[in-house]
Amino acid sequence: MREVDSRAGTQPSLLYAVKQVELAVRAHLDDILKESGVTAVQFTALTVLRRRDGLTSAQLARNSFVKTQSMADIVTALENGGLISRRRDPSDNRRILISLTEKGRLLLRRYDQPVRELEDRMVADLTAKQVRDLRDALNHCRAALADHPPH
Amino acid sequence: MREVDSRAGTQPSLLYAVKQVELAVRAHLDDILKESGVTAVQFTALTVLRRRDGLTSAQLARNSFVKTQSMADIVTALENGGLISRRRDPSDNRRILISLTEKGRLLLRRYDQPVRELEDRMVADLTAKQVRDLRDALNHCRAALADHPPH
DNA sequence: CATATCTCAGGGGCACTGAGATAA
DNA sequence: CTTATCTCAGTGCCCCTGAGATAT
Repeated sequence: MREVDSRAGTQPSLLYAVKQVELAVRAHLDDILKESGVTAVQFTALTVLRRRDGLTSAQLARNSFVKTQSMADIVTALENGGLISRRRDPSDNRRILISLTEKGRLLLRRYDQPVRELEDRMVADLTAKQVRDLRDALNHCRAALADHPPH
Repeated sequence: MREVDSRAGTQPSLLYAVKQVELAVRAHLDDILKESGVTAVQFTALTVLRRRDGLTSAQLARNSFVKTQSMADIVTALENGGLISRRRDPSDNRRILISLTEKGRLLLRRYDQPVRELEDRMVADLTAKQVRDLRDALNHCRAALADHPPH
């Protein structure tokens, strides 16, 4: 009674495919960032801040589908490492705005090239159009899931 | 709070897009599996075993780009929950082959529908062809990264 | 009062490194 | 001897829940 599987021929789900690629990316990214002093998640937060300076920890959390308390850990680690700085929002005294420090920018710059090479390796088999379509599809997936958040 | 920012010259990387979608998926999956007794990662391992019965822990680990010690924790949890069973490989006494138990199969069956609905929601904006292309692209990405493993 | 942000406290999952036993 | 698998021990990150203080 072995290998008798009701799902013989069934495709692995798309959810699974996304997870697999992300796991592979994280493994490579951890390797690249090994001696950088930051983790893959922390690095990702820095790249978000490079594009959108002055975010709050809560905004970063929503952006990444995690709770604010979880993002607080990451932000604290980055601040302790001197990679970001925080200041009160003068127009809303609850909020603490986050910016990259020069040290944070330098770290990002140092790993720009290796990270880009990793991405190039990932899409080596794809045409430029396929890469564009992939990006568009992923963005649609993200938006669709954000529209119906869990809770 | 807008998600897209036109000011930075840099586009969010594909690596980032993958990560974002995976984070969104995991958040929804955690929600779906809340009262199931298994985590998203454990559930994913079960789906792999449904397609490929008799894998070892080490094979599962390589399949998921994690170390064997990391996968051992997950496998132990699944065994303690009675969702998988393990037996020595008669032809290689080092290996321990893993199979789903009836309880494991039942759990998978119970969450098939909600998980499929989540996937449908994720690709709601895409055409059937776009979904096929997305799956193909992701599979290529995974294969490309597996060809040059970190380490 | 209701909502939003931030913080503290505690816990669990899951990944890592390192080391060791056993078998092929 | 070298390699592969599995296990044990310890560690750290990240994400969670729950609760509370403060500001809007």
